[in-house]
Amino acid sequence: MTATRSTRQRDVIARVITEAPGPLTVQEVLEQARTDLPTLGIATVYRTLKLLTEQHRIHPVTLDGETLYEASGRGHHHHFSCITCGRVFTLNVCPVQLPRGTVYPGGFVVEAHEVTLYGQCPECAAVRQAGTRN
Amino acid sequence: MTATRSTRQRDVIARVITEAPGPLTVQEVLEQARTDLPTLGIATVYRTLKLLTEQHRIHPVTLDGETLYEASGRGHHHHFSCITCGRVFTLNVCPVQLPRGTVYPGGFVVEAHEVTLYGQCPECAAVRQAGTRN
DNA sequence: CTGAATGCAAACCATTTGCACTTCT
DNA sequence: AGAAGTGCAAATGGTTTGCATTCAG
Repeated sequence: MTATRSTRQRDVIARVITEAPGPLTVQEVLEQARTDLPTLGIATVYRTLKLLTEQHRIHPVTLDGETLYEASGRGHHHHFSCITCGRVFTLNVCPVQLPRGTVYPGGFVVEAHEVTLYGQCPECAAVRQAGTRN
Repeated sequence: MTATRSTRQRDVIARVITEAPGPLTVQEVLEQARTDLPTLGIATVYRTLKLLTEQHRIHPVTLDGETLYEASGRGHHHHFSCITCGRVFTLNVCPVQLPRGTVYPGGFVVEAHEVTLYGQCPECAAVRQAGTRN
């Protein structure tokens, strides 16, 4: 009875997010999608992000107050935020050893965890390196 | 030349945050501070939060899109967000073994990390337990 | 065809800012 | 006294919603 149609804007938005190497901001999604659909409206982007999220095809990632979106199904991973250039990367490593169900002092039952690493991304680390001294 | 005065509203706001067991939302700070200062305006809360942050006496914590504030100087710790009641707790344990300077594959130089654990807080875990079966 | 989806503009809402009044020092 | 701080209301800016039009099935 319901519906949910396949449209050019939804396809483009989903593709942009799927092909991105890391999570994107709403603006980045809009800009990149407009490469293919110049008339795309921001409202459609928001509505589609909500739709895709409900369908579990993407999911939001909050980083320093910014809400980014990334495709689901990429397995367990975390994010690296460069404190110099501000870009966010996806890291397929997990520095946490926490079996689901671990109970922490006080009785906190852990079911999931999220880790964000901060530091210099490869590029910024290289620049800093180049600037020798210090 | 400059100034930065000590005022009743600043003292109350700082105390509310300092005495809180975990990070608070702007609204929680406002509500709790109004217990002592009924006429306190929300604008003053925002201005004071910014001021205290610049003075490094408190700092923002972003959790699921919400910005909370907590007192600084509590040492290395992380947060636990109850997926049932939504409350945020402070945990003085660190499940991560990451010396500053650790370099991850690809050349990511880690300088800091943030961990958020999700699950059942003691209270909610107890309720769930009480509901036996399942 | 016919309802779902889109784009635009208006509406919302959390946060910020302008300004006259109040309060520190 | 005089500058800094406060409260209120207006201004912002990101996100959501109403509605007429367009489009998928």
